Amino acid sequence: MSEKRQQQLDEFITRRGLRRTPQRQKIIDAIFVSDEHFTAEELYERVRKSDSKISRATVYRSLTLFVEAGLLREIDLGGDRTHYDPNFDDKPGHGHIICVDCGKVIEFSDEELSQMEDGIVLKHGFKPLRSTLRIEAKCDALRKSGMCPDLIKARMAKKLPIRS
Amino acid sequence: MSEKRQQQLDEFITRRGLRRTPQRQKIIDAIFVSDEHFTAEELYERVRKSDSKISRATVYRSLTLFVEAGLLREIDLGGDRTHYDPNFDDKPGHGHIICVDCGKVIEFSDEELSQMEDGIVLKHGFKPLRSTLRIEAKCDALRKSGMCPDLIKARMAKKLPIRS
DNA sequence: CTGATTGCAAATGCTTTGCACGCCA
DNA sequence: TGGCGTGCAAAGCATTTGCAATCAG
Repeated sequence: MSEKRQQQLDEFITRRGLRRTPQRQKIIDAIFVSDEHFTAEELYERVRKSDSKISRATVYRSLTLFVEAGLLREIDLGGDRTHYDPNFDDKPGHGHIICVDCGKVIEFSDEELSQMEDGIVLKHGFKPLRSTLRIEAKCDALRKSGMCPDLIKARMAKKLPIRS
Repeated sequence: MSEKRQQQLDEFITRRGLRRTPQRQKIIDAIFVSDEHFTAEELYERVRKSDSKISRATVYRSLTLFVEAGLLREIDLGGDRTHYDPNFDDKPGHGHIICVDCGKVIEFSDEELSQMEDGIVLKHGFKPLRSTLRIEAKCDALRKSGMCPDLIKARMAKKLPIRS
């Protein structure tokens, strides 16, 4: 968890008259141990390793809070569960390429694309705030060799094998 | 319901060894009376006007089917309900601008943007299939005049005032 | 102190499913 | 006739919420 993020959270908590609780701190820490996307359930499991008494409800409530604080972004990777992305702070305006075969997710940023989006939005009489770009695709690995390292794992999971 | 779509459905049904039922036909007809986005529930209500005995389950099952047949696309307009878009056939690769204030949805197509997306995907070693672009924005109407015709309606609906 | 926060369990709300009956091919 | 399709009601599931207890400031 970087200094900057800690400050961002502290400032948000103060500004809104909220409280610093050990639960929130542990959840934040669990989120930023990596820069990977995650679901609420995945985070819940991660958090429980540092404190097995934290409830699912608190994790959900914290996620809502951190999104409002700008620390996280909800992203749509397809499927029913909401995914959270901790990288928008460093890389605003990035999109996701999702392999329809194995569910692998690639994150990309493209400044030129973002600018073009903004231009389109302005042209339509809107002020752009944020965008979500999800591209479904097929990875070369599978097409070329007929094999994809992630595919096997994906097939083992019953539902929505989307990971990052 | 256009000839082309009817053929597309018929071909799909034949190819998969499925059956032509009055329910499916009524649902398809209800979908293409307009080119607006809709939710399963909205469609269900529309369908019930032509046949009040069609069940919700059949509507859901048909939606899944039509998406597979390529007649519809699921789109993410934010919120919990899945929205369906009947326009991708005519306008592939279009995106949506959603006003965060009133929930109004604008559909747009931009060939240049689509091509740039494809280029990025290829650069990352993927073969592009389809993309979903959702841009949250604020409409000029509200910013300039402090009023937005859709805002009032939006506030009247409790949850997810997103319409197209 | 006092209101914010948490844990638990119950409740939501959309969507899916099991099952028995009905109907298309 | 053989299944596919349908309706109904009962799950499923991720997420939210009511409530009483607890805790931060």
